[in-house]
Amino acid sequence: MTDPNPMAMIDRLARIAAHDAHTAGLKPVQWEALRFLARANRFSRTPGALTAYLGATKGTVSQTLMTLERAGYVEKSADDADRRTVRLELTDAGKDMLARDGTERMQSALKSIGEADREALAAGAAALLKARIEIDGGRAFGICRECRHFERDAQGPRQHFCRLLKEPLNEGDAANICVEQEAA
Amino acid sequence: MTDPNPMAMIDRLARIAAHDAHTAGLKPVQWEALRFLARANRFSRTPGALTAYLGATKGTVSQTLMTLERAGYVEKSADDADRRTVRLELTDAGKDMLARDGTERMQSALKSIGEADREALAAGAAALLKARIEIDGGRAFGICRECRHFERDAQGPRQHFCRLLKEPLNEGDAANICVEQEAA
DNA sequence: CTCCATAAGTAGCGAGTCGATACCATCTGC
DNA sequence: GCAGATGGTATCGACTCGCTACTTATGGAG
Repeated sequence: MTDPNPMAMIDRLARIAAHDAHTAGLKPVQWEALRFLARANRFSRTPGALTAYLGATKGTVSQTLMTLERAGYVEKSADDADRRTVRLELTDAGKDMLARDGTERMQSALKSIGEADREALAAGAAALLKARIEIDGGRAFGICRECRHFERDAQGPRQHFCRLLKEPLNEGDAANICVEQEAA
Repeated sequence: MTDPNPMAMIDRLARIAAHDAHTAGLKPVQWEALRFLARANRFSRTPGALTAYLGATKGTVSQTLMTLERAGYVEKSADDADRRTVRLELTDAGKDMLARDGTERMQSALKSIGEADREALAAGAAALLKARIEIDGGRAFGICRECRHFERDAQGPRQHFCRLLKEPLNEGDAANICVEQEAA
């Protein structure tokens, strides 16, 4: 049963997930964009970061965001510091939508396999993803708190700090993923 | 680093693989179709089986196959027994193409993670895929040899037999995947 | 033996992906 | 203070993907 090449199974799983996504009313990329926006810290909620995360081209991401904005799931606003960059924010409708993302079947499948298999899958996938990102010289989008630029309690209890962006970070920021993240 | 939900990483890996596929000259589905045709036994090389494997709709698969046929990678022929079904075969050009499928980077990433992670990933992915297919009542597309309809050496040494389709099977058939496969 | 439900495929539509190219603003380094 | 890099958008063409509608073939029930 175990295929010699894990990628065949990964592709197949992703295909099934994509099918679920379609059924739930949006295209797969649109769901991924919504999920990214929900998990990314404020520095990373931009078209550029999303582009890096998805590994797509700027044009495609721009289109996708236009669609999501028209549908009322995402709001754009200008950045004060750099007027080229666009800030993205999930609307309430977008958050509601995310709660109905149609992943129930996959979640129950995940629940039904044992803790051991689930752990193994997560560890293996993490390792492969990390290795591949390293080969590409891409960005890992790891958790802010685990970054080498992260300075815990720099400005008081739970007042952390990003040495790279020179910005204060609260607990929420620290738990989110970030474009700039580099493993400690 | 390890995400609480493995599906996020699986989706991301699949997205990277899809990007590779694009770069290599065909669309992701087209590569998957080619790979399927290379691995499927003769009973399973039909549009219908491919549809079940991909989890897509008949229409989409029909289009994909038309594209591949126009490009000269796949040949269609009529089935004598059931004149509704179309038999699919990879052409030599199709096989050549498969050898240049652009998975090198992913393969080296796979190689660079340890044997342990690779095993873990394969085992976990297999378990999840199996669980999900069970929930959906779908088809596993397992290896012929591991099927409950498979009868080893039924008609002499290495002359196996499929009790479901009532057809003889050679060693090659037995190693391929099959639409009808059900775990022993 | 005929009727008809079912199965295998195809045809065409609409929304959207995706890569590519071209383009416009705005920053930043020298 | 200007050249080049950076962040986004616009548009195009080929294709995916779900959908509905259709055709042809099969096989079971009366």
